[in-house]
Amino acid sequence: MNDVKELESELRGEGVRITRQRVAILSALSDSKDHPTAEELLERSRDFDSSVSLATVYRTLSVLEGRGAIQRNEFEGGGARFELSNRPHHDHLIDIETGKVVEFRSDKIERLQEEIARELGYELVHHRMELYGRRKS
Amino acid sequence: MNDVKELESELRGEGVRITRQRVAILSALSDSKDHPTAEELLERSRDFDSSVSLATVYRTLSVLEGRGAIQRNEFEGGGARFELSNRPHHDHLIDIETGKVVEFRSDKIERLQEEIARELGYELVHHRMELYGRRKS
DNA sequence: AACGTTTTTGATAGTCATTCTCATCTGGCT
DNA sequence: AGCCAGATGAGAATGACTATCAAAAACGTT
Repeated sequence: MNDVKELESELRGEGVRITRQRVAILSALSDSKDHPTAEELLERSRDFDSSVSLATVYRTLSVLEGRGAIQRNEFEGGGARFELSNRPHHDHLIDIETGKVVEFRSDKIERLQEEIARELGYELVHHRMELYGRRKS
Repeated sequence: MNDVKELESELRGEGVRITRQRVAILSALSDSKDHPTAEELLERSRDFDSSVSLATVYRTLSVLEGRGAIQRNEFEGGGARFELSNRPHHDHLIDIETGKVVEFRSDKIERLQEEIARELGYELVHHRMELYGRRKS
């Protein structure tokens, strides 16, 4: 993936060391079109470098989150799920029957959130919004 | 508190046994104007019945949540926080510096959420929305 | 009020996701 | 090629929560 090379040099420029394991994890993230858990990323990273350990997956995810390179999602039930944040911001709708995650985006809601925070005397730093629904037949 | 008596009979009507411990936990919840954790509720419940254990707090909270009597909030960092759901629905803004929780309500956002779910082919069951902000000076 | 069934309880062990520890290894500057 | 701060793997530790189980307590029935 091209994403990976870009991310690598971006991170390297910020003084982050690029190790075999980190490349493997970035590659796994880049290849993922869903929202994998740490455990799933471990599996997928090992296709690129079989030496990757779970501890390193967690550590790398923390580094990446700190740099704003990925987004951590904590949906209801189960562990955190991750995705690269190189695509436009979006929120999630989770199918409560299958667990499927659908991405969506609403500028109206984004604007309303800013507005609400402002009215309450706060500067909005980030937000979390998840819809939980059941597929209509 | 009067809330407690009402909740008691409501729950009793649904076949839920009213024990000393459950009364203590309901009382603690009713007295709380903030969003206590299970641990905090244990402390506060013990003012009403010193025999309450942590296991019972968790069990009772599950029962109450199942009956729709309380709402469980999973804000970022730390454990779940609870509140009686006998007041109108609202969402939360969390001060990222102090942890203070501010409640707010936006009918516009509620409506937009319904609409988004519908457009995606889902029936909205519930949602989660938290704003994280910094107090404006 | 006492009985009997069924649920609840306290104490504690277990689970699960995540973080920490530490001896060893390695990326990237020189 | 050599150095060394930072990264790694393996596994122990943590923290929030859930399960287990024998003893205790609700509450409908007498």
